[in-house]
Amino acid sequence: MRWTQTFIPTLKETPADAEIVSHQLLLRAGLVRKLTGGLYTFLPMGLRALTKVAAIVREEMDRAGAIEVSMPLLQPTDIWHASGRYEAMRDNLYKVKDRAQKEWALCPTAEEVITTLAANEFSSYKQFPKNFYQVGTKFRDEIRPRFGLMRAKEFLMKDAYSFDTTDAGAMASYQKMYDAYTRIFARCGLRAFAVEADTGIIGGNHSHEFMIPAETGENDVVYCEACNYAANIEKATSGLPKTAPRDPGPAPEKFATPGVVTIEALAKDPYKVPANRQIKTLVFIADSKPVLVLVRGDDQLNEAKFMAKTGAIEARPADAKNPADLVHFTALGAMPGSLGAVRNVPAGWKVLADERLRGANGMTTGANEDGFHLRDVSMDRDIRVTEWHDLRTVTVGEPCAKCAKPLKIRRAIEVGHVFKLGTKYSVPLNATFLDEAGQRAPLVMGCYGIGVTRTLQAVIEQGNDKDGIIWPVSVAPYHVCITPLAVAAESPAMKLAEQLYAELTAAGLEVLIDDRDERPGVKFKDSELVGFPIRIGLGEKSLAKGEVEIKPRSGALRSVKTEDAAADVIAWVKAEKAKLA
RNA sequence: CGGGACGUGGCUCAGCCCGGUAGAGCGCUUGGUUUGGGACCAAGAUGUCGCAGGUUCAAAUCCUGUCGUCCCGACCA
Repeated sequence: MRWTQTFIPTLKETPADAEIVSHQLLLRAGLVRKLTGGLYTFLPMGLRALTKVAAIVREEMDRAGAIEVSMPLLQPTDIWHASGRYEAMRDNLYKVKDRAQKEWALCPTAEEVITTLAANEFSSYKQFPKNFYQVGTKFRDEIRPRFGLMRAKEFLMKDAYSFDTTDAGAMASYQKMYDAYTRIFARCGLRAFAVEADTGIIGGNHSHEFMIPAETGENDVVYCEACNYAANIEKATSGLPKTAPRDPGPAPEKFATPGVVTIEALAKDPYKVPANRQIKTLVFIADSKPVLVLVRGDDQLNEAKFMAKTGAIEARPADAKNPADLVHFTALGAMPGSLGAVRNVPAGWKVLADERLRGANGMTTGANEDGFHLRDVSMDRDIRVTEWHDLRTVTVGEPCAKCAKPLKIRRAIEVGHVFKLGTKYSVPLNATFLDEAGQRAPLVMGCYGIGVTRTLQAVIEQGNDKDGIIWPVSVAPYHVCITPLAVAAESPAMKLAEQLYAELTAAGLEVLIDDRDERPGVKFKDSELVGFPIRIGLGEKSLAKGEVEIKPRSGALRSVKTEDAAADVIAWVKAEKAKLA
């Protein structure tokens, strides 16, 4: 390909509406252009790189025994009602109406569709295991699209769905995908790692996310360098001890705390109740019902854990400024800051408490009377806890639950997620089989996603310098950029460029000739901005010596005899590919 | 959905506070000089100042609304 015959609109200046480096480079290197927020047109270089990522994904899916299919992007909403996810997806699901006012969903994921297929097509245990995948567009009505391709309304995703007859079989399918994912990200040149994860709206009971470390990521990952424990902060636990017991007082004692509505204020003079001897009482509205949540004063409630443990579809903190919520505070008898679970808790309310409070005594909490707190509160004696759960958020430095070494926390980009689903979809959508005894049973499923567009941007986020993108050869739009400094057809540089192009292309390399009539500086800058892994420079000075200049994007420039150039570059690309095999 | 910032040639931005003839750099066109790291000189083209109202003799500038973009948050009592 010639530069003048394709379309690579590079930008000298950084676009104002791109915040993170990978987003800036997507635009500057002419890979994509924004149509509107969260929607992007892929230009030739971007599309080529995206196609490379997708090809790696397909090769590894095929190698792992998955079968490629293609499902409709337009889905009938009745299967979403059947699975119970129509409500659970809430506004994330794009809905469209046809001429008859029938409602359809734009595919955000395809568990319902593939499970419907399985329900119709399978009947015997002899047909399993099966794993179907597709690489296709997904639509999600994101609350806030951001960072270019990282969180878009429309994106390319690989989704796979496994069907097994037993739990052990499903675990084996899960492990195959886990291993395939590890290979996929390695082949894309990414330093990815797997972490234990919350299953969220997809469901199931076991899952891992594949993360790329990056300060610009939207996830916090808790990890232990000593024993390799790693988990999303939404799921992570630590080996922190329970609250130390004290001599229990005879009974809770009320004391006046006028104007004290924060943990911090109660910890100061004249009260001096340390945060770790306080009980923080939160009111949440979970699926329209009020719930009291208790965590220690120095702990933070982890809302993802709260959602997971309660199974709530929607939950939010109650807001005293919201008239509809105010009744709940009125029922308790106090406003935020003076809340507690010792007295006045309405009979029907659930009271969830964090495990760290189990058995705690000598605690201080709100009296459910504005301006008063209670001291000498015992969890067991004084509070009716309906459910105990791990509800707190792990913080940096806490001891690892496995090996007691201090935990660390880092930001990361989630590029893949594997789930063991169990029968969450097969039961409601009636995907069953007959076992060897002729008994009907639901299929055991797993599902596995990779954000292909997000992975592409993660490659850029991880591979760049001040001059532009540094592609791994496996994902680069072209392997080689040939840069003749004279472009007239009869010039020696151009003739040599064409000769090298023919030789490299014949060897299977993907080559771009920068045939633009531009000054050398412009061409060098652009080739580095777009990030081709290796460049061959053809200028008068070196040609006069019978040499060409070879410049790997992230290596030193070297001069090579003209007749050796093709072999040199072919060997270099082959070696780079081998590193990513 | 809440908070914040911003919408001025293709791009990056100034001008706005203090109302009075719309600017710069880059890019683009033409000519010339250049030609190994984003050239130089000259001449040019390109703007409903996001949109709609309002105030005013007069609005890019002040006011209101609206649309769009970006950032933070969706949470702790």
